[in-house]
Amino acid sequence: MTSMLNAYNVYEDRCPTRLLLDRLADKWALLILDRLQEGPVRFNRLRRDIKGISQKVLSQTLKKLERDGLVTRAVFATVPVTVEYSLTPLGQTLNETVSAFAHWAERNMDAVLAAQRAYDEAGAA
Amino acid sequence: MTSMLNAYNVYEDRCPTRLLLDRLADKWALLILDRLQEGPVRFNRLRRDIKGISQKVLSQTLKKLERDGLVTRAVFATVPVTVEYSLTPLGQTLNETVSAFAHWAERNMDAVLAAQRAYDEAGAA
DNA sequence: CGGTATCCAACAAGATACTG
DNA sequence: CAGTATCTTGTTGGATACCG
Repeated sequence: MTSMLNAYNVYEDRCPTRLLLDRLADKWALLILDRLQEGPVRFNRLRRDIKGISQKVLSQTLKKLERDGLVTRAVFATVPVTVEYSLTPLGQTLNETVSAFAHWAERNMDAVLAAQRAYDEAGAA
Repeated sequence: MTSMLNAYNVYEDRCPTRLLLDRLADKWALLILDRLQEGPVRFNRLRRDIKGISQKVLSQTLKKLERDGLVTRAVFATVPVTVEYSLTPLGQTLNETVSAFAHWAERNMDAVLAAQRAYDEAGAA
């Protein structure tokens, strides 16, 4: 047999995977997921490490990732309170993909910059 | 030796990789790159296959991907004109990552939906 | 420390109409 | 077929201020 009825398809407009893809295909979400691969991290540590992220966006993104079951939030009753974020097992299944994305950008930046220059020069001619 | 000076770092605010990550971490860009893995595709075919994408967004996204050196645009002087988009060798190096993303969403949608329900129920309590 | 609430400017994107 | 141009709305995200 070829396969069962395919329930989900990202190419379909109304498929719920579209919403999920939209949430994950986000610069901040990817950086958070990538950073959490090294283990549990506190809120303000994430804020410092992911340079340029605002408190609001960090908070919002973490909440969405938590709702999607990718991230766990653990509260410790210290004074002042300590909050640690970690990847769930589900979240960890994205590790390789997330890393690949970030590393790709770093490794191929020069090639992309060269392509941009070539494109812009051709357009200017 | 451990490594050379790391020129690029996505965790840095001003790093050019941030701009690149922002462009690639996009639902439409990912779907386009994924669709192009099967070979050259014409404009309106992409438009039909990636359901819900507007002509404007498709055009804009393709132009950015072309400028970044990930996609090539080939024009054939038929009547009316035919335009084919393909992945460049650079663009093809992203194939696995892009596929992983889309497939992840499709494979784990049920788990995510379950997590969302659990989260929402807990919040309602 | 770890957030929330509010305001606001900027940008993205959908709809629509038109063109070589 | 393969776009561009324009308009208008909706959403994002930065800045700021405040709270348990």
